Amino acid sequence: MASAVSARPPGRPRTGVHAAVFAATLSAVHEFGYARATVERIAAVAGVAKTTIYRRWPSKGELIVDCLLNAFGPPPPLAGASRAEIMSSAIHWIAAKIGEPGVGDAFAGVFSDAVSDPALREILSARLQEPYRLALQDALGEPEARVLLFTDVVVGTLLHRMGMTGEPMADADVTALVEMILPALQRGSPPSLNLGSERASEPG
Amino acid sequence: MASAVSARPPGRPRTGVHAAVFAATLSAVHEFGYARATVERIAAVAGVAKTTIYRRWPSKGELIVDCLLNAFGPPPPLAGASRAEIMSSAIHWIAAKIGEPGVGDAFAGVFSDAVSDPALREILSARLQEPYRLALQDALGEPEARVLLFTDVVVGTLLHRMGMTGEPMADADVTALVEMILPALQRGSPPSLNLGSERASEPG
DNA sequence: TGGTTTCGCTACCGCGGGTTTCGATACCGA
DNA sequence: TCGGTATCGAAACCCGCGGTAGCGAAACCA
Repeated sequence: MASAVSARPPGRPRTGVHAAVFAATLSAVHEFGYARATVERIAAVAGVAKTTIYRRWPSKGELIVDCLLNAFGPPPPLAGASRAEIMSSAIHWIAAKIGEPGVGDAFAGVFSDAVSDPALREILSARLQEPYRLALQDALGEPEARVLLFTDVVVGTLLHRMGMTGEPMADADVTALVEMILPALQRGSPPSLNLGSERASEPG
Repeated sequence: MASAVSARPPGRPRTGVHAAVFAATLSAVHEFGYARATVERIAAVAGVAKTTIYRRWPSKGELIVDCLLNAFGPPPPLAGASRAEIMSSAIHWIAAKIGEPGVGDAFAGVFSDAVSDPALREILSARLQEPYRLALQDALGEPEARVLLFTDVVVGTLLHRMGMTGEPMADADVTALVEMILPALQRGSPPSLNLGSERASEPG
């Protein structure tokens, strides 16, 4: 009916700026640290005015969350022959992501901001943590409470190490962390108790 | 020789204010959250001027660290018939401390500040973490690297839970965390390998 | 060329960490 | 009772940062 429904809207088109700002955010956080990674500095690194950033993101916290979402990407396939392999690959995956330059600092920084900011905490939980948590619940056939505990252990450990030493956790320690968690996964809920999941794993 | 070596110095004596400020700090953090627990607010709750606080502590971060040191107290005896019992009681002890009103928020807050502040990170590590780490190393006869990993896992998990939910970890989850860590402690370094510790534990 | 929208720039506000100044106050010794 | 000394509280202040408002310039379309 309406011939020009999807025509370009009038006026000056918005410049594609998300990618540059995301890269600038990680770069600034990596170079200056989270506290000194001012929105003004991020804008400068991105070659953009501060007001342009605030036209797209309502607050620094939401900018960081969006940036982390972009850095993490969608939940990975979570393929694996066994639940142990799924869990192991998931831990190594998140450890590698947090180890990328700027990502761990940004994660720890926004996490700490969220401690005193319930609204930001809600955003962080809903947009950043929940998708991965649901994917993990589905892949493992574990109840929410247990996946939440595993998440606390894995992410908390990685961020604590990052926060105390300033550097991401070494591979050897990540492996030690995996070996600490896997037995608990095996001991916890036997695979035969997968009720409600369409992916009935092998009982043997 | 000098008769009045320890005589009171001249001038108006300093008012004993540490206890009141520590209590006011935890109270303010508990009531307003870490970000809104302004030094001015803490001073007001303590019934003290802001300048008085800055005469005793050089920065908000050091005030918080001192306050946490006061709240934690010296490392507990760490008594226990076995290494498993020592580790278990240590985990429950730190979980209970972090669960006290204001303590967990203050800990998470100063930890997050430390992410971008190497000087504060150094203070946090040297004054708050190292004493307990050394006590644990001695009591368990474990090498530093392993105790550091255990610390990351335990404290990181507790703070992550606190940061994401706003409330301390429930006892049931603390117990689950203990049961996740104890087997790793047993599997790790056999007790007979206690070299260099004057507390040679029973080899059987 | 005019209409529309976004851009960059600058100025601005509020707030919090931290400093400075100054008069008031509490102690001591004479 | 009177200095000397050191601390206290109150207020003003500086600075940086998150966030907003206003405005002219730029980029697109018709």
